[in-house]
Amino acid sequence: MLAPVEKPKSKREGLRRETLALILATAERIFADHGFKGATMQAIADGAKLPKANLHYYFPTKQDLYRQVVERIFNIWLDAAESFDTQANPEEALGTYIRKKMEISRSHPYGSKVWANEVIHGAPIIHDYLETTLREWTDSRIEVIARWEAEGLIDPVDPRHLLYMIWSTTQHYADFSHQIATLNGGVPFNDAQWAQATECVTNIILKGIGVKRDAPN
Amino acid sequence: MLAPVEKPKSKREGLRRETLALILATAERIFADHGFKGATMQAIADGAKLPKANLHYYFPTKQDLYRQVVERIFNIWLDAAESFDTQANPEEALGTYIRKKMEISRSHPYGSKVWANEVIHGAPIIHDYLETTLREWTDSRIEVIARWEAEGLIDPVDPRHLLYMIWSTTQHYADFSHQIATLNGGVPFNDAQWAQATECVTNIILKGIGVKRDAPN
DNA sequence: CGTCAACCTGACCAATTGGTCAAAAGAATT
DNA sequence: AATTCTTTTGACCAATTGGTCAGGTTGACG
Repeated sequence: MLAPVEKPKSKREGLRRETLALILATAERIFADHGFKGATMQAIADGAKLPKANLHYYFPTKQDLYRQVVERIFNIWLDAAESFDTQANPEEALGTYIRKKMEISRSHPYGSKVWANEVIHGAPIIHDYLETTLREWTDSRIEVIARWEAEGLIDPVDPRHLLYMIWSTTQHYADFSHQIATLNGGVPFNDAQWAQATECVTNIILKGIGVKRDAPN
Repeated sequence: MLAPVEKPKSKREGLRRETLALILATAERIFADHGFKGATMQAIADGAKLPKANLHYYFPTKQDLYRQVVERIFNIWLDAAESFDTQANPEEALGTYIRKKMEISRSHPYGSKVWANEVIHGAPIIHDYLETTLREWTDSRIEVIARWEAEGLIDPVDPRHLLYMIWSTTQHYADFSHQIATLNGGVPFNDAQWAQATECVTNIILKGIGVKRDAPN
């Protein structure tokens, strides 16, 4: 799903990619902190240390830039669910998925926030994504979960709500990081706390749907 | 916590309250749909069918209006947790809390979205609330949960993460309602679906923390 | 009824901001 | 070296928007 990285063919090509990456990374942060309307092209330009007109050379409109930022986190999330296909038993498949989503919440907090923002406001820009890609993706995972249920590997649950719970719980650590940090004495989670959060979330959810686990507890 | 409703003393007083309520309700919707910066005083005025200057009579600045909107949902949430104090056993206390939070997600989706938006952006306006009220509230509930754990009524879990899971899961149905509706054939949940979601969420969480339940399953 | 305070409103303004453009600078190619 | 294409950039503009204000209207109250 994610485009593989290829070697640049020239100095120009290499610079172009660096600039694009720089703009996208900066825009992600600014959009996350201020929302679509609150983020200004000038602020993104300043953050990337580029003249504003240069941004418009690479991304004709603010919406173009925004859309690419949103698409990126979306594709990262889709890829995180490959364990659904490669792992046969629900403990491994779901556990791996949840852990990976927690990792992404830590490594891509800005992207997650931009996505949340977009959906909260009714997904005006990426509405089509929800109706096509996300719907297909979700349907196929639901089938897998339903199969586990039919095989008695997990308790009866509506797969939809299980997915929502995984999404909301994992993304909460990115989207509400400020609230969580405040309740953590004003500092963000450290390595150990992230590990503990991941374990705790995984445990409660897996136990909550009655997954038959290899290691008891 | 929520101010009790009192009778208006005069026609003026009554009109004043109606207008305030109308503005707040409209503002809540507009802020939810467009974010703080994206919402315009003009749009709120139009939504409430009032001239813009009239808004500024009741709320001197956009930020004043916004703050009141955010404070309202916050207080509604705080109140929803009274079951922590009135119910002795975790099944009733947590179950009631989760169900109440799901109800609020349905009845106050706009407020929830405004709050989410605010926190995602680093809580620039209501930062003080997080550090004072929310922190105290959270600490007191954590104590209760820790006591249940010590008494063996629930499995060992970090109370903090349990609260985060409850918050994120329940609020997800409000904040991401657009995504959920899209995956629901393009239509919002009906009564039965809300009931099912509530039951499903409650079940998974309570089972996930090993609550000893009266009625099995 | 008369007075006063609360309330309402159209017109206006200063500041911000997405986007444009023409011209300059730099890389690639012949 | 000359030519062509890509990239960079400062200056600029039209549109939006939060907030103001002076003057009008309405309800409360003696």
